[in-house]
Amino acid sequence: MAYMAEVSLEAAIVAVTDDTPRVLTVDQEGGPALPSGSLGDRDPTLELALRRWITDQTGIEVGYVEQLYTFGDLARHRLDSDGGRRRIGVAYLALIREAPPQPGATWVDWYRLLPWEDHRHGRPAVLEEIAARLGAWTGRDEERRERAQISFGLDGTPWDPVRVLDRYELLYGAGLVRERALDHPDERSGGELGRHMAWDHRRVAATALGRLRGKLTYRPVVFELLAREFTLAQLQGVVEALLGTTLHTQNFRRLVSQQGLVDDTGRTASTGGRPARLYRFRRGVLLERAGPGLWRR
Amino acid sequence: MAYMAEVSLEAAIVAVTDDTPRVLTVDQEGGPALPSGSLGDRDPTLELALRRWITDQTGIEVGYVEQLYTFGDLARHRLDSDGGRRRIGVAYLALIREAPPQPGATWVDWYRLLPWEDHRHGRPAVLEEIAARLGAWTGRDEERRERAQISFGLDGTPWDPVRVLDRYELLYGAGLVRERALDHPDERSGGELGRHMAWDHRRVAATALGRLRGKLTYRPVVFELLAREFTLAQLQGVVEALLGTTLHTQNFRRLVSQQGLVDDTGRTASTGGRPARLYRFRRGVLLERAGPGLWRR
DNA sequence: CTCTCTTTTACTCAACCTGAGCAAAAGCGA
DNA sequence: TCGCTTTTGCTCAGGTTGAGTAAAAGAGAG
Repeated sequence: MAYMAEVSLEAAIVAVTDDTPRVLTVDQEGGPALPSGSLGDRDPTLELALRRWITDQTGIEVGYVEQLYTFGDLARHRLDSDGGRRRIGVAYLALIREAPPQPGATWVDWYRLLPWEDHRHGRPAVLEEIAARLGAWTGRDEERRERAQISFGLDGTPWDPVRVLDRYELLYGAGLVRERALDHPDERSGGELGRHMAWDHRRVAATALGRLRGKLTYRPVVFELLAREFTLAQLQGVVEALLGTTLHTQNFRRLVSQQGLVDDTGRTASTGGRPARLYRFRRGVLLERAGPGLWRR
Repeated sequence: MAYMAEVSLEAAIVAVTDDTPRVLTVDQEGGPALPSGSLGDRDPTLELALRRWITDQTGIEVGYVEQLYTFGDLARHRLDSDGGRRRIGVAYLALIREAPPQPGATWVDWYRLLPWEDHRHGRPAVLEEIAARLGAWTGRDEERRERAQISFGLDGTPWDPVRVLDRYELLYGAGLVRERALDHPDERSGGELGRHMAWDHRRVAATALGRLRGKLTYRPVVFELLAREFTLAQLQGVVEALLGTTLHTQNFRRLVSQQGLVDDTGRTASTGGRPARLYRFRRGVLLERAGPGLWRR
């Protein structure tokens, strides 16, 4: 009845600087990996264990932390060294305000990993290639066609920023994206889409992005990524960076002020145009509102 | 670096019959428990492992399955027998259409576990007691007061069906609800709210209910709980049962038909009044829509 | 010192969605 | 045939959303 397994905690540690969302990675054979650590016998909770080793390893004190998913697929998680045993990974999303340089670790642009997700400057060019290669995989399979259409917003179907995982899974299923260096040895067939990572870590990164985008609609989490004081343009910039789309500025600020998410500090910052007011997050809302999000699907 | 732990898979298996949502429990010292099983070395994925042991143990083939959360608090999960080691539980929500009688297991009304959650017949009476006892715990702590107010919809604040876990955590923090038989030995102070369960399983049940209620807003999961053919009233009944609130009938059916969630079978069922059309779930929508939910917050 | 550029901010308006209610339709049993 | 119940269709006011026009406020060029 009792089943023992190797359990590790993996973290997608995210920061947004210069309107670029970045994930912390460490080098590993098989490609860049998410930092991971293990539970200690004395850690009272999983989350505290996570915070502990993140601080130990990087010196970073993470702010917001959220459990994402627990992975344990044999195919993706088997320890090659140890034929039978399974590795179980509890994945977390962690948000921090700045991306301090890390010796031995690299901040990777999230959209280097998932280049088809950034639509801030129009539909990215990769999507043409993806559509074509997916078309080949689809054939005359009606269900595949529909899945591709919905996930990637083909043929006039709207693009849904939240469906990150759908898209990743589809690409993986179609063999357009690889996990671990070992998959798809016949790589010549078209070049790699985005940068792969070790293990199934790119999938974890995709899960994290989707979750974060979704959360943005109903919880004020962006503030965990911003400095204490910020202009509305900065706020919008971070939201757009995560969402991978642009928002209508006037409506965005209407939303923010209606929701009462921020307090005016009275001060201003100069920005090259009309100086912008500086705001501060109103802590109160954390408790108050059911769902003060910053965009609607 | 490698940390071995005992990993188990726990399931909140849910069915709705006669507009009553029920959870399958097994008897255990410490109270009723959610059924749980363990991974096998050969199970390709965690979800398949879950399905396997559910079928082995109960004969049930579950339909919809969703991972909820991974629990591993030392305080709540320590194996008393084995001082140090930690038990890690990966909890799942599983939906099935009927609640077949189970030898050695019991279907418990979800609202026996969480009686304050059912508002279909007006605000339940327990809430008076809860408000009073929470008031005592609150004292003049402003933050506690606000948390209680928001979570339980006190003083005119609206009741949010989704905040199940908030409410449970608050009650737990205030000592009004117990986990495991051991907690709160001075139980005379006011009687127990709802029925407790073994381990932290009532918390898992609360997590499951909250997640399910939330999911209802943006994914057509109810159909996993309904017979293949149903009337709109039955559909509404199940949604209301899960939500613990009543809905405006005319608007509910407007929503359902606008979303194109169902197909008319042409047949009708007699119901004591005007006969109702029988509908069937339109499989297509599973792929199509970004978010066809059945209520809005 | 004035003009132009950029960014921030204020306001407007049509289209749509939501919550609530009125009322008719269709069987059933007295 | 009448009254009861449930199902179904429709309306309407109020609010929200998406999109646009335009003014305000500094910075820098000339």
